[in-house]
Amino acid sequence: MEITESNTTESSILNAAKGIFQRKGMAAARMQEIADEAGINKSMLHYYYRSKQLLFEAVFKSAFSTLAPQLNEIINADNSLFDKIINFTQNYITFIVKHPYLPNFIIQELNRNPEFARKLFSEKMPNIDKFRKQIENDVTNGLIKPINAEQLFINILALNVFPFVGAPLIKGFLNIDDKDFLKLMHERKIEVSDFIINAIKI
Amino acid sequence: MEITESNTTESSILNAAKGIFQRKGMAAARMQEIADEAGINKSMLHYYYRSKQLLFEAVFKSAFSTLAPQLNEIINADNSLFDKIINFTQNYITFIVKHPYLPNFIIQELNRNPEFARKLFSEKMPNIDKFRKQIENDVTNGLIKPINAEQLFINILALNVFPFVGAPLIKGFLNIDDKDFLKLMHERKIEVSDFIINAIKI
DNA sequence: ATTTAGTTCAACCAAATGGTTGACAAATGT
DNA sequence: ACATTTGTCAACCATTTGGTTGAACTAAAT
Repeated sequence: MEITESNTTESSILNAAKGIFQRKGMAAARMQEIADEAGINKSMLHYYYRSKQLLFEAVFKSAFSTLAPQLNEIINADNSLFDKIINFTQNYITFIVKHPYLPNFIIQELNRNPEFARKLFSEKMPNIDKFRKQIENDVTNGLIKPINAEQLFINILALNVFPFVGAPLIKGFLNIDDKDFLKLMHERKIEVSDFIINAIKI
Repeated sequence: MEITESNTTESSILNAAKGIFQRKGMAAARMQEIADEAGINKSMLHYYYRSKQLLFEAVFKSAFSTLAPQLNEIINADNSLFDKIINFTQNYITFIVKHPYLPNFIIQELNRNPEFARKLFSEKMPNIDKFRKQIENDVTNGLIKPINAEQLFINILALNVFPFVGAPLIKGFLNIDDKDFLKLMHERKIEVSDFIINAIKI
């Protein structure tokens, strides 16, 4: 196997699979459709990835290993709480605007397959002790109102992740089109961190 | 057709379909599995609902018409903003704890089928003018900090809806089991409204 | 008692779908 | 040059899956 510029067929399969799986989910995705989008024969999918399940797992792991480190920033970065919130919000929204199907895809498949979810997290268990200590310290030092670290973590995640996962719901209720939605998301890069900081600062 | 206690077969089909569709989604759901769960022959599904698509739509509409009015409370209820936030948070979380698959199901299928989503909302278009006026008034009267009505609506939705949609992600990152998760959700009935009110009150 | 309409199911069916095979071409090593 | 490995595809295959059919059974209506 040449390491030069990794097999072009294999990578075009993976790219096509990413597109289809992330838009349609495992169950609704069709191997033929992936082959068509990759511009190759269906046999090639099996030649490189053996089965639909394995191809799916390759796509899922790639997606998850892209998203997880971003969320880990909240609990593991070294900066102050407010900087952490400001940076995460800015970075995450910027990133997801470019990959709008990612969070929904991951959440969807984790919901469908709790086994897989548990296995995934047991391999490399995140640890929020550091984050919890930081919150407790800031509370003790009178920097922020008393709040549970878990609840704050959920709130940060919710305010940043939900708008993309629930996009159709939001577009429907606010009766806005894609362009206006995107504008709202750009505003949220500062809107959300302001909101969180206002909620907890003394 | 007797109106007495609405056909027991038909309703047991609908109940089984709700369970399967909401847990697995349209694509992964199997007609045979629904029939098994309903304890009847597969032909009965088609006898009462013609096709998988129509059965799915019956389930989806039932789910959506349960959830939508709750969200409408935010934009249409008559009470003050703070009361609105307190009531909605309390009611919504209490309700969803009893129907944990609902929000994910609806969001999932809206994402998969943007056509359907657009049609759904064009039938009975929600209108946030009233809510927008309320926010603008409260801002003018110095009750709350300046904030865009759309952004506040998204934030309220996010903080309440996301934890259930993203449950596996949260359980994974916080490394907690179902029992602890449920405890966190119960705490959120007051936690979330406090958080929102703190974020916007002057 | 007989018709009629509604209900239920076992057995089928056609299409779709994930996966396999075998032949063949294109590199790659010797 | 030759042999071996690797890549590619058209044609198949087995199974699953949504959907149909026709016969039997029930219960009310005539």
